[in-house]
Amino acid sequence: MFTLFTMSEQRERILAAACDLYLSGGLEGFSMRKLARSIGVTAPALYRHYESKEKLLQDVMAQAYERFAQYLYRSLVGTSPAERMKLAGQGYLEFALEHPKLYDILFASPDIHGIGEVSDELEALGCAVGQFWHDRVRECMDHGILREGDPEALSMTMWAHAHGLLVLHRRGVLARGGVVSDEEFRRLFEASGTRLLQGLATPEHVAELEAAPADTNAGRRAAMSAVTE
Amino acid sequence: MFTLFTMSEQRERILAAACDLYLSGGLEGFSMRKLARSIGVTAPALYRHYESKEKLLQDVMAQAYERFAQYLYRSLVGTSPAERMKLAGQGYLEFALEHPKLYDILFASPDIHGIGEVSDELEALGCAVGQFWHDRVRECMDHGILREGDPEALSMTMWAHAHGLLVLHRRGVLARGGVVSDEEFRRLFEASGTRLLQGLATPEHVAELEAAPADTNAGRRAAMSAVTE
DNA sequence: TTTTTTCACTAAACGGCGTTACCTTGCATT
DNA sequence: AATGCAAGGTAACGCCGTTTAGTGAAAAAA
Repeated sequence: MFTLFTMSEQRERILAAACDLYLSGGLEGFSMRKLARSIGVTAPALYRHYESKEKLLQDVMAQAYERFAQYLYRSLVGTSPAERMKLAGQGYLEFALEHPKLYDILFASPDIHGIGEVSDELEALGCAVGQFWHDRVRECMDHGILREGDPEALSMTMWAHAHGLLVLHRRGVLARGGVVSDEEFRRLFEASGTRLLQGLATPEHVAELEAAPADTNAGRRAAMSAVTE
Repeated sequence: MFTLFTMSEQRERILAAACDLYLSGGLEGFSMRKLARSIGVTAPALYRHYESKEKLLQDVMAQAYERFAQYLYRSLVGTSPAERMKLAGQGYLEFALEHPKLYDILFASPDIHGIGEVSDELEALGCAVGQFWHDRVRECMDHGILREGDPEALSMTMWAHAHGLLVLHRRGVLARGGVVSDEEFRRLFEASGTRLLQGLATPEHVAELEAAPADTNAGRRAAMSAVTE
């Protein structure tokens, strides 16, 4: 009649199903009852393993952070600070475009997605992303690619710029008239990044930026993907 | 932007109460039943005047845009393109800090706040904000304050940067350890804006930026507030 | 082996939600 | 006075998150 699972097994199954459900239906289509149905139990059974819908969604967010981090860490295969920085930016963009729902939940305002307060664990994960940018920036400074300054402040500026672009893109505010395709947005994202770097990079590197065409991205992306395999 | 039909008085009362309810309780605490109670009718009565909760929230968003636009338009009292740009940035920041709930709803991802698709009217309001930045940027280019380039692309870069900073602030990601107060964030916002402008402004104006201390902001804000009164 | 305890689960229910169907009321027009 | 219509109320439907109380299998204790 019943299939019983150990505590931890079932908790994992619930979380996995919750991620699937969120990805397929968004926050709108997410309910404890649907989730329970999808794994063949009744809704109250979920509460043996998860205190509330909120805690469950927090774990979905944490899962999203993990995937996000993977995209970022791939950039560490770059062989120079400048390349690692560039790959990190591309990884950031790729994650946001390939997993828009995951990206959304990571940055949604707490008031809006039902998660009242961001838990300490989640805040720490957010800070880890900040630290990652911080590291990329610092090593670029150390190698004379970025001008000297507070790496933390600078990485914040760059992160804000990247995130803001993505929000404007998803919000449909870019392109006064029609829609911006993801491919157009990729170009736009890189162009805006270059523009930003013009004020942050050292003069020598700015010259290098201006000389570089939007060249071997395909090859670089292939190299990054190979790492994950 | 324009309302084709004159709204019935009751429709206006509903919208006003909806704004109050959203401001006091956020999206979480917003329900048609509470809203109805707050104006002394039953929930189904609301549907005589509003087709759905979604349409109602869209009107709340439009209202938020109107307030947002006020904050931006105040900057037009500035007597030079550079001052108008600076005041616009300050107005943007002030709106977001003084009305965080309104700011949230303007940029929340559609998937998340129950409003399935952004209506044409709302998208137009968003584009109007974009146009406002576009105008500020173009006149700064015309006056040799910003380097020549595509004003639209540049204004997008600046808007994205501003919005991204605000998200990171509200998300609690800034400041590895503790909390960043609004006052600290104001300084941080301006500093990051200056950093961004270093790559966008003409060399002469960059020198001016670097020379300028974070001076008479209080006086300038007072001048802006006086306009609205 | 028998009894007790544990525990993942179910069924039923509570209060709330958005929304619809149907009915009442009062006012304006004919 | 009769009619039509707009605005409101009541009751209900099918969701929702969550709680309470019971059920039965397995594990632990006797």
